[in-house]
Amino acid sequence: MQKNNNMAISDRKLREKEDLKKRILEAAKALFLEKGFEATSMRNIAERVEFSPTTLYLYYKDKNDIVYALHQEGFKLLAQQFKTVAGIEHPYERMKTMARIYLQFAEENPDFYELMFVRQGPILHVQKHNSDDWEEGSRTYNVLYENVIECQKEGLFKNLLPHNVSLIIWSTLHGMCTLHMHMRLDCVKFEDDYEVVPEKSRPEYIYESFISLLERLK
Amino acid sequence: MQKNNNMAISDRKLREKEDLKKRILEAAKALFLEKGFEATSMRNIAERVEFSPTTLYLYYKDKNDIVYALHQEGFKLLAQQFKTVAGIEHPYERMKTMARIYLQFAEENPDFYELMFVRQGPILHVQKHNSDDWEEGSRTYNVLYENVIECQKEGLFKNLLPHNVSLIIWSTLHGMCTLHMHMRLDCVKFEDDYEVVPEKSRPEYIYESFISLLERLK
DNA sequence: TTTGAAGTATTAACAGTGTTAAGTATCTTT
DNA sequence: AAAGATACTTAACACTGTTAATACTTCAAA
Repeated sequence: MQKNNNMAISDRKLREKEDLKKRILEAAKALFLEKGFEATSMRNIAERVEFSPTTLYLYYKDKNDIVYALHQEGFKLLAQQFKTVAGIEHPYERMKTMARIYLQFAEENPDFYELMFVRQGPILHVQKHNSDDWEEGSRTYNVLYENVIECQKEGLFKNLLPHNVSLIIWSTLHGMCTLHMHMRLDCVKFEDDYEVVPEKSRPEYIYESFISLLERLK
Repeated sequence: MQKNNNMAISDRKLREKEDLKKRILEAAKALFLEKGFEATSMRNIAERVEFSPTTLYLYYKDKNDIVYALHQEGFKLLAQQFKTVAGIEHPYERMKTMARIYLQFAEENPDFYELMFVRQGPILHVQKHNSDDWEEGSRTYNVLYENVIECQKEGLFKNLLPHNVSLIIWSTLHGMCTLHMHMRLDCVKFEDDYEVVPEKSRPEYIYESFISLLERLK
């Protein structure tokens, strides 16, 4: 009886601890999406969960620890978006849809994207704790790789190594996303712009360019 | 006589002022290359030129102003590397060499590359002062674009819009550079790695992948 | 029931950041 | 010699991430 009671209580404590840990992450995420990465500080997060700044350090080792957890959230979100493509039977069509989802994700969640694929914070955390295996990234890459393999079974991407194709596709998508996000595309002015197509939005233009690459690789 | 003397003195003063401005930039560059971007502060730079931190603000509006000047230095360096390709007559060979130089530049000067194509500091400076025309980037892009046009005159890159090809090439190179720099490639572990080629270094592997893309676009 | 030990949260502080306002020399001009 | 411009510095503001020391609460054993 006594024991059961104790266990119940310590269970509740554990639950409450987990709960606060989650609330800290939620607060961090909210601030992050409101004001961007650079602008959210430990003190900001602490204020929002109504605890002292130092309390956060009882739940997360340091800021990178929070940043890593957020980066994981980002991957969960991306995986969720990717779920719908499982129904597409032909690997090439699936590839095209995955590309569209990837580009759209970056467009709609630039701060998450930055954390997942650009910032060094999360990757430093990986190197300190997981002995150089970036699970989230590896999983995502392998989804792409498997898809390339399937395409090759259908006779596509002939005479190319699958890792080669995967690297090209990922790099191109990543390059397009980041050049766009970091405003390196809109600030470029063409000397000779007779073929400008102003009715197309930048993301549409990017997607079409990528598709024309894919068609060529095919 | 008096006037000449005065002019000479004020000339010297002006020269000294310009000189200090340059010395500040040199100090910034040195620190930047030694310790990286994140780790160099205004106070660091000031200490190195042996002036008070606030003096820097008499020569540069703010830190972004210095960062923008450094970003320009980076472009000068890249342009210098590119100079050698002018002698290559065939546009496709020229393109391949340009790609190699671009990748090598990013590999050897990751901090400069970051400033030129990733960080938002310099581009913010552009938006505040130059009404959205990123000269350095525009010039670099147009070099690529002109090269694509020349290739098409030789019958290459058929049925593709030149801006499309340019975007694909730049994005792929940029994506490869940044994924590598930001350690997103080395931390990925393959589930199925029967075709791993360990005797090749990452930069070599990247270059070869890019060339196989180019051959396919051709 | 008291005592001591965990566990949890806080205050104060450190060492740093970019940046500005105010003050101080020095040198030029009237 | 007095007034003014120029060049520079000191002091300060409002932040940042993070740690050490301290308090408060809860709980188990003596």
